[in-house]
Amino acid sequence: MSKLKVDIIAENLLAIHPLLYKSISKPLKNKSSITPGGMFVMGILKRNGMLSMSDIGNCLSMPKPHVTVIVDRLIEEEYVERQHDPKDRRIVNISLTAKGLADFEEVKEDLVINLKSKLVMLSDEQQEALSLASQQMKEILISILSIEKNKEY
Amino acid sequence: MSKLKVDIIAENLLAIHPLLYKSISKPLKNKSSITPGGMFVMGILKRNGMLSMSDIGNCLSMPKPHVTVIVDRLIEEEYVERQHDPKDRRIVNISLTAKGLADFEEVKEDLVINLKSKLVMLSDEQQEALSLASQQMKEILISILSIEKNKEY
DNA sequence: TATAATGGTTACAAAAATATAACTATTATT
DNA sequence: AATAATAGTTATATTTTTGTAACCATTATA
Repeated sequence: MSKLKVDIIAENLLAIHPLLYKSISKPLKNKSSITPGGMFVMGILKRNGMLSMSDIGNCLSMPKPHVTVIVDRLIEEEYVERQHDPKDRRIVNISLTAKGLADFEEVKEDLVINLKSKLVMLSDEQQEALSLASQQMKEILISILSIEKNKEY
Repeated sequence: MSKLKVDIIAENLLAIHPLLYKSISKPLKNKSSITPGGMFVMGILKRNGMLSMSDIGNCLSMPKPHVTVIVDRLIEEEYVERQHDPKDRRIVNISLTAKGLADFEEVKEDLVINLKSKLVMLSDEQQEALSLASQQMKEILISILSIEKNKEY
């Protein structure tokens, strides 16, 4: 791989990161009681279905006590629920509730509304390009970044 | 614009956000004394050159007192410097120092090294696709998300 | 010149993220 | 059966982020 290519990718990711932080994490708090961390947890639960506490920590690189705190809050608000794994009773599996899914979708809708007001500035071609580029980035990033169960927390 | 397209974009951004958070913000702290906020500030300073305190706050949707705190820390570590605007002495302009630029690049290098170890799992075509997709995403997101001086902080 | 507006800082408080150590319960290993 | 390893929680402390109100200095306005 050329040094140039990976450098370009790194620079792009570094530039994209604060933009997403600004347009996703920040507006989120004004509209709901879900914290960014809680949103991350709900997001991976939506994409992956039921996950253990450790899985969540590994997916998001969060220390386990932090996962506990976040999940505790999500449970208080009835966004997720705990289920002991019948095969290994040490494991606690977390899954989205119907309410959690609904409110997650609602937050996503807010993002959609916000995005819509910005996307009108783009041509049809640019919108299509953003759609395709984000799709590709998502798929590739998920494939290389999301599954990492080797780290210890 | 079709509802479908903006929905896809929103979902992709929501999925990409935690991945970047995990692979950029988190490893950052292990390697340097720069906080995520400080990294964001240095990033926009590198891309935009000299910026006023308010500009920084607007670019990153940060309240001004928070910008002051972050810039104070960056100044302590000699990563940025203050300069009073001679035309309007209320304005304080912030710019990267040579040390700041060097350490920012070093953090970026860490990301590059980390990315490299992941990218080997991808085919040449996929690497090229990620490079192009991230470039497109960066440019489009910057064009629609980055300049927003209307908000009050 | 008096007043308002702007850019920024200071002081303070609260929420969230992060990290570590000690602990319980359960399962695996010897 | 005793011990070690694993999954998760509890407790605690620190750092970072976020928000608000009061304030100073400078510039613009009336």
